[in-house]
Amino acid sequence: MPELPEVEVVRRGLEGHVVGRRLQHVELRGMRVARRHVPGAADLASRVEGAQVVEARRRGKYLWLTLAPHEVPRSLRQAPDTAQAPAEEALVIHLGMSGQMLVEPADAPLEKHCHAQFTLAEPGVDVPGTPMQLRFVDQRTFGGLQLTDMVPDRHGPGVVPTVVAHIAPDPLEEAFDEAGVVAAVRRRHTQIKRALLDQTLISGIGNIYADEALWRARVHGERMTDRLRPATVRGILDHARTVMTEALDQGGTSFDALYVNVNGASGYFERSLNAYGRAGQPCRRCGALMRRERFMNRSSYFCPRCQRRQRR
DNA sequence: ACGGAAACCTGCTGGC
DNA sequence: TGCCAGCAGGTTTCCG
Repeated sequence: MPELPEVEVVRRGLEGHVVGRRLQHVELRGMRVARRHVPGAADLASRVEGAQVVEARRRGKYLWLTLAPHEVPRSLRQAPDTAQAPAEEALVIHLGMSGQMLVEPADAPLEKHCHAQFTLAEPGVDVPGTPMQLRFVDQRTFGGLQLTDMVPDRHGPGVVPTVVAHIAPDPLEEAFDEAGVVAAVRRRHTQIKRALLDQTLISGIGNIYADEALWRARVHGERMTDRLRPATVRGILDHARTVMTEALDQGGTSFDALYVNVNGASGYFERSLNAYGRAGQPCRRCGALMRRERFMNRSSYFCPRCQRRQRR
């Protein structure tokens, strides 16, 4: 599942293969891919078409391509009388649970669950003379695309897409204020794993890395935030950052290819997981059998000996 | 403010 | 062999 490290691998791939190029032709398939883009799929396609990609950015699990202002044909303008310079826009991408961004030859066989195709204008870093395409492939269609304006970032300098503004910075960002997050977590009265998964408190962490961070910190996910010491919360956040950085280092080995793939957790890093998916296997620290329990309509994996529900 | 659950999806697996 | 339930889970939304 794409959590922060997997999304960052995709971002780096886009940075290498898509930034600086124009999205020459856009084709969207099906109703769901642009369902969050309120003006509709046709609006998104027509406004993205011809735009040059300026940069590939990310916050938490959200990914976006900032687009240079470009001339939209008069017939497609929503407000043809507006004279001011067009504002910067971003194509926001969320991979959901199964989304992928692929860069491949335009004539490559269409994937079964390909929902969007962006033909890239030359020049590019790929095979000269071969038209290339950026594709959004998503089996479970929880992911999607939308085109939005930028608003000032509440958490630092610069701007973020409107639809990303409600998300907190992630632990790998400059804008991440660890002391502030520790305080915010402890002001809550909720279980620590819930807090870790709350993207408005701290972004980028999903079920897998939440379990990994808690295992490393030896804290049970059901412990209450307002009963944890500041140093304990800080430790959990530090572990979250290091485990995601390690996963990124391993997932990052593959983005050299034209594939901009999402296989960090399911591929390279899987063998490094200490908690997630290890029910019934011995804890790598103490040997006790790892447990799986239902939590928030999903699974939680933990060591019943290292991670006690309450402190003794 | 918080908790719980449903809804959105497809593919795979295990039980009968 | 086939069918069905269950599971995977990020995010939003609604309700209590």
